Amino acid sequence: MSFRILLDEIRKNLDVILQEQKISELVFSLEPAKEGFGDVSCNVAFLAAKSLKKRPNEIAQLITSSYERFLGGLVSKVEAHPSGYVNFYADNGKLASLVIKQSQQDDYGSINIGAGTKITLEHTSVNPNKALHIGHVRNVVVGDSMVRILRKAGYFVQILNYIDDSGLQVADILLGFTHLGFSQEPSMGQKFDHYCGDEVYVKTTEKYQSSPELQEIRNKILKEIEEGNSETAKFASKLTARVLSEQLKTCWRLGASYDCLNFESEIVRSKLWPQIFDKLKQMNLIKFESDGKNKDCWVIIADGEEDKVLVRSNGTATYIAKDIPYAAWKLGLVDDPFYYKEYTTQPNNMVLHQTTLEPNNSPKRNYSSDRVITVIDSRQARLQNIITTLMQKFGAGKKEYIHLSYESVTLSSDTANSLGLDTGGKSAQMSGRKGLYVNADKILDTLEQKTLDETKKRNPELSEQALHQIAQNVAVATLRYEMIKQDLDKIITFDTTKSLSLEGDTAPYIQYAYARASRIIEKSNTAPNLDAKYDLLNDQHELNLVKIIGRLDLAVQDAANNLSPKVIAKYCYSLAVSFNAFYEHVRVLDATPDLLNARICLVYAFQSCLQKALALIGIDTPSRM
RNA sequence: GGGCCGGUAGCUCAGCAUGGAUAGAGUGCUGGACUUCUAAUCCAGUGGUCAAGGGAUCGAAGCCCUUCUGGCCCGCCA
Repeated sequence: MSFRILLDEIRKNLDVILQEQKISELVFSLEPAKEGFGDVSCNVAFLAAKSLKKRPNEIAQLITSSYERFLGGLVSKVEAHPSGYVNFYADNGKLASLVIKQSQQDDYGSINIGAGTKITLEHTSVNPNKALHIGHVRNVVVGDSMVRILRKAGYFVQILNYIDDSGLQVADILLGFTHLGFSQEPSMGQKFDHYCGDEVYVKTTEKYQSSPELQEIRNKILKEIEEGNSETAKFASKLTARVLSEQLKTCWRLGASYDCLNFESEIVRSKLWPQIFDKLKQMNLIKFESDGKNKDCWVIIADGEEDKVLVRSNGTATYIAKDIPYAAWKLGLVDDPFYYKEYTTQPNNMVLHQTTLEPNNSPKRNYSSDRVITVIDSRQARLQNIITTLMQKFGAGKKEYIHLSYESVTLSSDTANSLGLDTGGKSAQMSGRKGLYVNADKILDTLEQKTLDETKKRNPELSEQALHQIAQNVAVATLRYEMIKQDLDKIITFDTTKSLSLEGDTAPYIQYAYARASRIIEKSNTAPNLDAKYDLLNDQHELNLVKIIGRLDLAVQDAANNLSPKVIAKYCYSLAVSFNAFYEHVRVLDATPDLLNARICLVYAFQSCLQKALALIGIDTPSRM
């Protein structure tokens, strides 16, 4: 919040000056300065150069001298840099006082750009026939982090998880159980989702090669699942429910949670589709082909894209006919056919609901909104584009359907090698079908063991339970951070050794800074007095730390506006870097009483800021590690 | 063939939306700092024709165009 107050003060005063100079229409930028150029930089002189026909530096000097009269607030000095920038220097004592006091408030870093706007966000949506692999983890972590960030930015976000329980992949494992004799019970200790994915699914799809006739059986199974009511359909729903409950354990372990589960089988049976089909016809958004390669099909008219078949010439609907009703339902464009019931209470104590078609007396719930965000792999961009365009027309432009796309996770050649695939030095796409993937639970287990050893070494006096708690925290944090620290459009090449490092730009590095701060506070044995002599904090490391703490809400705003969770990861990292530099160069506990108090206050501010920032990407802050 | 995305230090990536100051991190390598608030750390050094070319601009890693290159997508499968 606090850096923003500084920015606002400067902007207000600059506006006055620009008005006097008759150049008030300029849209200038005012940003936290690069190190060595004061605290806030303004580019207004560059922009004004043209209309005033003067060199940027001259204008900067003009502005600087007119600004003199405004000094004495949060700004103590203004400078015209030879380059043309106007650089502002904050009154460090005032800024520190402001930042440190505000950082102690619960809502520190909140910024109400959402103003309560409703958002429906879908993420995870893993087919319920296998366990989560590292690629799914990216989806979960991106989605969950985005939810936390958007909520911090003042949006009212509801989280959906779409369960494709009537797809081909479910038919595959069903066939494995019914026709290939796979036991319904995994071997001792094996999670059911791991069993279905690692053994039943892989081995069943393998069989299609040698016994192609199985595919016909699968198609029959698929049809029965979609129609419902048969023994096959009942078995399928029992099976998927069991896989789902195991998958959710992994998601919760990662720190994610949801508001409602949507089942594809229910969308299919809800009769939403005929309703929408009619509307689409009325609105002329689809057409019936009487000629050409799509003869006798209903197709979606997509601008600049190939037409997409929606209803086959035999009258059956394609898979998009499942996605469209769901998208329309999320946007509230159709009457809600569902009832709701509690699925379970999640580890964070939030109730998870699910849709049901069976009437009940539970209150109706509303998960739709005018803005829908769907987190899906970039490989589905084409399809998502078609749906986006369609929904825009369907919703008369008042609704927003956003595909939050992210690049896939591939395996490094070493990691692929360790799974038995020679890629000739190249990275490899994961494949559930081929069993070529890194399982999420297993990677967390590995990380947990690694961090447990590390923590034990450093804290031999801690109890086993405490050590495990810390190890769990750090393991989840490490994986989440790896999945989020780079931009969504960058492919993550996962390597079981390199990606699990605990040093450098990693979650443990950041968490470690927090633990160090905890020890200072623990050993100081004094409660901080927030009416401190903040003028005493004049070491460069102290000042840098204050300033970065003051920027949390700017990071939240950036991340929320750009749907970019990475922004928060970068912010957390630079916060930790700044604290570690402070820690190495400034002694807290040896300071004289007034300085000690001021520094302790700063350490407190750092902790509460980092804790709030890390929470936005689902990372905990153990006080020891 | 069409569409989408990437190409910045040996490697992995920030910076690009909104052009402006010395292009930054991590990692690697070299050297240094633990009787000190936890060395999962810090400090110093090393390392870059920002893929190439052109254009608009006083000014381009960033904007426009072209080319090269890597990945993904393009079924009456889901």
